[in-house]
Amino acid sequence: MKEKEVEHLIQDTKWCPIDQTFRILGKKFTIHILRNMLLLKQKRFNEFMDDIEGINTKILSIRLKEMEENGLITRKSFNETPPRVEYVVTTKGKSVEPILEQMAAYSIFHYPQVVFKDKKSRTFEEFMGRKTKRLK
Amino acid sequence: MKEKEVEHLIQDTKWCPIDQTFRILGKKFTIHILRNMLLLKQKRFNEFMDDIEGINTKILSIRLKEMEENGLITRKSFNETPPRVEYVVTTKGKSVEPILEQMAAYSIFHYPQVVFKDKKSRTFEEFMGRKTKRLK
DNA sequence: CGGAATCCTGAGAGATACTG
DNA sequence: CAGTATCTCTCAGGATTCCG
Repeated sequence: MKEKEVEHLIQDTKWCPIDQTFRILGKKFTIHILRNMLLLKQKRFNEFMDDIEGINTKILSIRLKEMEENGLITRKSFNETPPRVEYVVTTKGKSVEPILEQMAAYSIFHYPQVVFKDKKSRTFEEFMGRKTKRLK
Repeated sequence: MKEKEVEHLIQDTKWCPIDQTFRILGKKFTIHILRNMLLLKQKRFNEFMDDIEGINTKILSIRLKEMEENGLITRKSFNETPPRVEYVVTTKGKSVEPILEQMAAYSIFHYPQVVFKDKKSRTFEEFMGRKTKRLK
């Protein structure tokens, strides 16, 4: 890509692809919800409530709605008693996984003292036995 | 990696590598500053001020300080008049680039209507003529 | 030029209580 | 179970001014 194009993409905030992704994923707890759906296969409101530290029903409810509006997830409501609702990740939501993996790889390598009890730095590949996924 | 290990890594927020990366990079404008340093080779306070839409001196100042504390950048002050200060990306800071590229790839593919005038979806590889960088 | 110091505001976080 | 509905309240962030 020519330099001019890079500059165009970056300098105008509303066109910048990095900025756009940050608008979609940058709010508190959004990536945590996605992480739990993608990596722990969780689907339900109270599963998120139980496993995402510090979240509350209001914020979770708001985030799930935003994520639905942004096409990251869909909401499936079953007519049962007690009521059951499941959140399913869309293709667009699944595509976030490479970003999450790069984020994980980053801390695994650069912040081992936070992530590991033995405080030893590793690569993602060393730790997971495979390379990170990435978008083409 | 065994499932148990994944669960351990994720469920305890303070040990989760994704969460840790979010703590380092998740605040507003941090990735924009890094983006401008890495991709536009910018180094100076007023360059960031000019090219990051919506930022102000207070927030920029705070973010630069946080980024220095987190080891993403170093601050070089020259004894000159007029005073000159340059911010240089560290190795740890440069390692953020794969995350930024995945974020860019995501919007280039999934939000072309926001990113491109012709609104046509592309892969990062199609657009940039190379694959995304990634952490091992 | 590269900030620091103030003051000010509102969005959003958090707690609690309640409901279909 | 899966949420609303309020209410409070903090603090991130905006505007402005000043300083070495």
